[in-house]
Amino acid sequence: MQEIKMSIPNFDIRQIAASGQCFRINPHPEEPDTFTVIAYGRYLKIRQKAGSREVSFFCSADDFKNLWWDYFDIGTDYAGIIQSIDPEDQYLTAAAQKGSGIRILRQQLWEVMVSFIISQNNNIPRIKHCIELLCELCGTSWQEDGRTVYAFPDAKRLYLTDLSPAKLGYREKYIKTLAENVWKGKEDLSELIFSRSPYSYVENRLKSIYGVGPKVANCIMLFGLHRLESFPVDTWMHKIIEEKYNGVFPVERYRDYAGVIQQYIFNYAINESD
DNA sequence: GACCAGGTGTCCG
DNA sequence: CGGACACCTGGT
Repeated sequence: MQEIKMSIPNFDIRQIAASGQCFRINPHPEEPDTFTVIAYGRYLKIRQKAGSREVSFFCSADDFKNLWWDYFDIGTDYAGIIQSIDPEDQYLTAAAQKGSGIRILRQQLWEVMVSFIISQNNNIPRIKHCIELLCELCGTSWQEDGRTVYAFPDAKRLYLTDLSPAKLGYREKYIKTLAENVWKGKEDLSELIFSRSPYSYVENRLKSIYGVGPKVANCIMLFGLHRLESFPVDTWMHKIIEEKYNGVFPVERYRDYAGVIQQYIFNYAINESD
């Protein structure tokens, strides 16, 4: 455990935590400017003063190199993406300005699938609450900073545990079915991770899962498979496309990274709504 | 009590 | 294929 401090462009942990793509990055209960991250069964403390480029990672050098560097997508050039935005598009320009510290995290596919199935017809505070309840119910626990922390539970745990205390509502049966199929090998996630299959093939595979429709499938592709061309359209996006783009968004202009653009717009809508 | 929240399954034409 | 409608739960 050590402090690894570095300057990173287009990186703002507050924006990332509030962007709606992840549900388990939270302010540290005691330390200011500090957030906790739990992912891939690991815990990270990360510190960044508001508006600063200097970021401190509290972890081993190995974890930083092998896990967190990739997790936060530090190798991708977000400045280039922002520069490519149509300067005539005032709304998107403003959205990208406000969200210029957002990165599309490389989260664990399994966690993303479960989290975004829970997200349907739900609100973000309750989504986060449900996920924490799941982790406390049956996630592996260990001690960090004198507190108990919980990993995201794997398919076996979710299948074998009574999930009713997590208050998932009608989504519970979707999670149960998926957990059972993954645990019993009927649903092979590694095939999705390593495949370079065409976009529509992967999308159809995901949509064949009980409880996964077009919107959740696109979120899984963007946040769980890092398919940056994925462009999820939810109620927020739909409303903005209607109001600001006359019902048609120029996705093809940004086709290789439309998901990043989507995230700027979505983040702007939920956090800076005017 | 009605309505809403990062939608989807089901049914029906 | 497209449009209604119900749906757990917790908050306003």
